[in-house]
Amino acid sequence: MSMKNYLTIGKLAHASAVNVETIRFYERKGILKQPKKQGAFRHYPEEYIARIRFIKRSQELGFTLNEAKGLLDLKIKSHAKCSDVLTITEEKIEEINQKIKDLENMKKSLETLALCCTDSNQPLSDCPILECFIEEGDQ
Amino acid sequence: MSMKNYLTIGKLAHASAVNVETIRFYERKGILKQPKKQGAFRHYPEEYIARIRFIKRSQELGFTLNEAKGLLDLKIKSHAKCSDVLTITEEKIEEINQKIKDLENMKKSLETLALCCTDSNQPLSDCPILECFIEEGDQ
DNA sequence: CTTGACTCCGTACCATAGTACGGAGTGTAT
DNA sequence: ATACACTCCGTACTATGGTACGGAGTCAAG
Repeated sequence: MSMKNYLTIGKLAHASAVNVETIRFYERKGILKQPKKQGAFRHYPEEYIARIRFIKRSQELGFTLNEAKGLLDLKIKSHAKCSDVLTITEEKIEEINQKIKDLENMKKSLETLALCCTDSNQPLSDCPILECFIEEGDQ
Repeated sequence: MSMKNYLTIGKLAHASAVNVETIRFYERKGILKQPKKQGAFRHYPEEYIARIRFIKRSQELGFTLNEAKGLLDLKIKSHAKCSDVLTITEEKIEEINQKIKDLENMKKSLETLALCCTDSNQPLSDCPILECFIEEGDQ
């Protein structure tokens, strides 16, 4: 057997830049598999660092924890094909496109609202901007 | 006194297209002011329909409930100036710009990942796409 | 062999935005 | 006058992604 460096939860947390509680949370949620214990304490092989970074990276890319788990499962143990991962990734790109569209609509609405307000010192009672919130612009 | 039409919570919920529980929730949170009661039941003047629509509209525009409350408070009772509302709106536009930027970064990363994967039938063990999740591309 | 740091576990709590439930009270229409 | 719908309230639960806490156990160094 190899002389792998095993990590305690604290070392793992530090190495992968998350909180100890976060790791325990991921295990409770089934996002991370509980490692074998040496005695009473969890002992993690070093690849757990990469797994946690993988999860964090997935989150940065807009995946939820459950989606990250799905990707990680594919990666670790699946006989899935590369195309499966590609499909998920492309779906995610589509979602992101939709989110961007939504945000751009919001932005346009807000800019229209901002334009409403021409004399910025008039009292609020005469301010048209808030009136614009009342249904106009719905879609 | 005017012959206003007062609404029960159920009618108000229906008229403003939210759940009864949502109205009670807003009142508990202080987002909506509790109306006077006639007997045991809440009786809402009709302007509450507009208030709830205002809140919903604000949410559509990317404001949180608390931000919506802030705007509603301004609208209802403040001596604030139009420019105050304009400032909040412009801050929100900036936030939206940032979110769009983030999403476009995510999208670019994912598209790069997707490009990684040239032969979509190779087994996952050889799939480069998942490897790309491992830190490369961080920022 | 004791102290201090770390780990164990369950549970509670945070924010956000609600939904669901159940027993009791009320209001109104027939 | 009684049935039925609606409302009351508090509390618990949903999802998402964690953080915090407290008492007990463990491990390693001095």
